[in-house]
Amino acid sequence: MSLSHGLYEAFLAVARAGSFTAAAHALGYTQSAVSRQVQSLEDEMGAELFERLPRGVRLTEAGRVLLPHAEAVRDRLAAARAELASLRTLDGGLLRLGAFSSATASLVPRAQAAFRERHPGVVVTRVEGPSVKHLGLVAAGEEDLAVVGPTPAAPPPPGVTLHHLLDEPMLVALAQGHRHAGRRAVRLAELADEEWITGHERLEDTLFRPAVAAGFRPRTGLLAHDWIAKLGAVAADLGITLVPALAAASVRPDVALVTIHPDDVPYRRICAAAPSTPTVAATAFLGVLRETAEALIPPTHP
Amino acid sequence: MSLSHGLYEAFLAVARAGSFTAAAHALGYTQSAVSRQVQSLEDEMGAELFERLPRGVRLTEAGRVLLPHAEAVRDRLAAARAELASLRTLDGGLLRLGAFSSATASLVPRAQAAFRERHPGVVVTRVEGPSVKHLGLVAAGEEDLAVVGPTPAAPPPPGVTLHHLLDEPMLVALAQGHRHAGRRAVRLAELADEEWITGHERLEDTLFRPAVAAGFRPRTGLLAHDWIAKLGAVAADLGITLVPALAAASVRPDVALVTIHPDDVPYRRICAAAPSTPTVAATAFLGVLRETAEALIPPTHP
DNA sequence: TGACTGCCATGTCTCTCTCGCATGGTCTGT
DNA sequence: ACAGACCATGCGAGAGAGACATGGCAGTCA
Repeated sequence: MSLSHGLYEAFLAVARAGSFTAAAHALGYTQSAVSRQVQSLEDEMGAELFERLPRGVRLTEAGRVLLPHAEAVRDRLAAARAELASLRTLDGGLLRLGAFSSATASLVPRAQAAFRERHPGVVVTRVEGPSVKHLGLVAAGEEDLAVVGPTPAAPPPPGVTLHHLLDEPMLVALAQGHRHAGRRAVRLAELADEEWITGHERLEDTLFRPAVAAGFRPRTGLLAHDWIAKLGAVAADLGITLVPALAAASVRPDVALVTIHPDDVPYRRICAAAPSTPTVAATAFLGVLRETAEALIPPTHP
Repeated sequence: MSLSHGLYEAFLAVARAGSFTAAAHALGYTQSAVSRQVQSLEDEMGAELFERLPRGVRLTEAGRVLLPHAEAVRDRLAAARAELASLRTLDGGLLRLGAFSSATASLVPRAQAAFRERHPGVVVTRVEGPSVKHLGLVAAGEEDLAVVGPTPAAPPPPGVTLHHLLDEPMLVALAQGHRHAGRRAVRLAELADEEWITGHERLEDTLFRPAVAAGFRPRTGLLAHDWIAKLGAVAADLGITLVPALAAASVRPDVALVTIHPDDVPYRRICAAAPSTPTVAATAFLGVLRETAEALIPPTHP
């Protein structure tokens, strides 16, 4: 049951050439080698594949039956080779991408567009979800790359390495008529009396986590889970809320955004999570992500 | 480029088991053997197929790409094996059958029906034509079996063996009102004054060949190439003609048939022409042909 | 923290398999 | 009858595949 693939190669060559000698010449083998290979295949199949004639050979019925199968196998193997090669050269393949929701507002779509421009053959699938989930998926090999924000579990899971992309400033969203609207920057202390709209009951789970750790205790009455609801409340001047810079582009026009000082609410560190041995496509996409991130928010480390 | 097929077997087993060790156990190999096989395939493909983890292995993207191809190849080879096996057991396959035209009146269709009854999986294709042509086709391997009558070229071509099926009596076709109609047998001498309808200009090319060689010189005015025309003329009492017994069943009812003495127009020797190394299906069909021939015209050798 | 366990890689040996060379047999065409 | 073409086969050298044993690495449990 060794059944080397060369047997089929020899079979096809002989079927094509109509003679062992000619096939051997075409394959760069000796006639005796081809004769033995065909014999091996015949033993393996339990049937004579060629009728030996004084002038060359001719396919038997078994040979005629086997021929299309052998051709199909040869073609399929060639297709597999070609597909693997196109994988190496980024002419094809699949990139399974993950990202947390506010990264999909501008960063990931832009990177995706740039990547598609350069490597149109690679299919990119994107899944949204919380960063922790993506870290797990990358570790499990079910995602090739993920854009993640900071997670409570500081060290990434084994087999996953984080590549820093950008430090995202935080903005404060205010109603257009708000007294701070129109300012370029604001300190958190100036907003201590505002009504804050948060995403979770526990402030530690929100973007406030660093500020809370520093002793900031805002008035939090309103709870809204999605951006639409949050910004709707802001527009109605029911309160104010934090907005990550990456989501700024998708904010409704009747809401004003004001930069908040990084000492009060620090930059959010956005990373790409890749397996320790990333895919060729993942590496390429990581490069595009870096460029896009730099174009969006230039690194202005204080 | 040896690329034994076992490589794919190992690859599939590992992909299925998720571990080299488990796959080796399933295949009855050692872990080291599977490790080397996978490595060979990876070298061959120029890509890592598995990601080595502390707990087993996991498919890389290249592995995921290769997997369906490998499965397809395995299935295709299995299909080829199955088809070849079914060929041996007459559960499938193709029988290319040839026959001269008057054999297709009753002998060949009956045999075909009996064969289909026993081996419904075998597809039988039938081609009509003159016997000499079929001998050539069988010799060329383009037909698996042929039913032929006597041919001018006495010895069959090399690689073709003739198997005697039956000796076919010759009949005389007469108009219903003919003076000889209704008789059981007739001698050629009694028909010397009749107008004979022949198929060819040269009498030597017709069923008369033996009689002509014996000195018989009939009046031949009418020439008709096909049976419809011949028997039409006979029915109109324009003349009489010879009809081989195998075609008797398909003669129109307003024509009478009378046996002619074998000393005058000898039995026509009907044979099956098979290659020296016939197909399983051809051998089986030959047996059915023998039975059918015996049932149609029992061998009454004088 | 240290021993243990499970898993894969690899060095080495052996045995089989394969290929090339040369020869022999068979059929064809001159 | 002889030369030519073609396939089968005996023989020897070389490569390849598998088994065995070992080593390295990571996770697990006491």
